[in-house]
Amino acid sequence: MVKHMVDHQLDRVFQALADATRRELVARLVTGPAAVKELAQPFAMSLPAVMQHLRVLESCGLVASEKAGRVRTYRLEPAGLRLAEQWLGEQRTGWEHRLDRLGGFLAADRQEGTTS
Amino acid sequence: MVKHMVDHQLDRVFQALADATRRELVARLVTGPAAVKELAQPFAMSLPAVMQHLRVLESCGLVASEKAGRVRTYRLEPAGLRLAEQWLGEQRTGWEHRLDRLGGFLAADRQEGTTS
DNA sequence: TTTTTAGTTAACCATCTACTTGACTAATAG
DNA sequence: CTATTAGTCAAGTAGATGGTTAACTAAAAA
Repeated sequence: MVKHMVDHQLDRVFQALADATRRELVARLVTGPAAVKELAQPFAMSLPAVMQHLRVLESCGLVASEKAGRVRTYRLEPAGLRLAEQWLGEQRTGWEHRLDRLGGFLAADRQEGTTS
Repeated sequence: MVKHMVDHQLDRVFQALADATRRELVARLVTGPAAVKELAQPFAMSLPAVMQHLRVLESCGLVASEKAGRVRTYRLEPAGLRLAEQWLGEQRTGWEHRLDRLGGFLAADRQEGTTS
C-alpha cells in the first residue's frame, strides 16, 4: 500500500529531472550549497523562472533550502536522487537476471539437445 | 558539442519515466517482449492511450518494436535506461567526492588545529 | 534615511500531456 | 466469404508546464 506513494514520488522526481535547467541546478548543487542569485546567474531566463524550477526541485525532495536574512540558500538532498537511481537499478538487474536465465536455458539446451 | 543532444535525450528519457503507467510498461518488458494487447491488459485506460505511452517510450529509445502479421511486439532497449542511470550515478559520485573532500578537510583541521 | 539588493508574488500566455471516443485497416479464424 | 481480432489514426479536451512582465517586501549598505 506504500506502492502508490513511492510511485507518486517517482513521478515527481523523474518529472523534475526531465528538464535540462533543473538538471543543471542539481549538478551545480552537487558541488555545494548556493544562494538563489548564484544559482540563477548562468541561465538566460528570468529570476522568477529559476525560482519556479527550484520550487519544483524542492517540492519533490531533491533539494532543500533555508533563508537567512534576505538570502535563501539551497542544498542538495541526496535521498531523492537515490530513489530514482534505485528504481533504474532494479529494472537493470531484472533485465540482467532475465538474460542470465535465458543464457542458462540455451546452454542447457545445447548440452541436452532436448526439450520437455 | 554533443552536450545538447545528450541533454535532449535525457529530457525525453526522464520525461518518459515520469509516468507510472510507462514505468509499469518498462517493468513488464524487463521480463521479456510482449504484444500491445498483452501490455495494455493490466491497465484501466483505453488501448489508444496505452499505445501513446508505448510511442513515447519508443520515440526516446527506451523500447523498440516490430510488427509481424497483425501483432506488434515490443521489447526493452536497455541503452536508454543506462543513460539515465549514468547521469544519476555521475551526480552521486560528484556528491560523494564533495563529502570526501569535506571530510578530509575537517580531518586535517582536527589534526593540525590550523588553517591555510 | 535613502537606496540598493535578494527574493517573492501574481497574473497571464503558449504549448504540451494524458487521456477520451469513433472511425478505420488489415490479418486471421470460422 | 464474413466475422473477429489486433492495431492504428484523428480530433477534441481538461489540466499541467515553463516561461514572461510588473508590482511588491524586507534586509543591508551608503
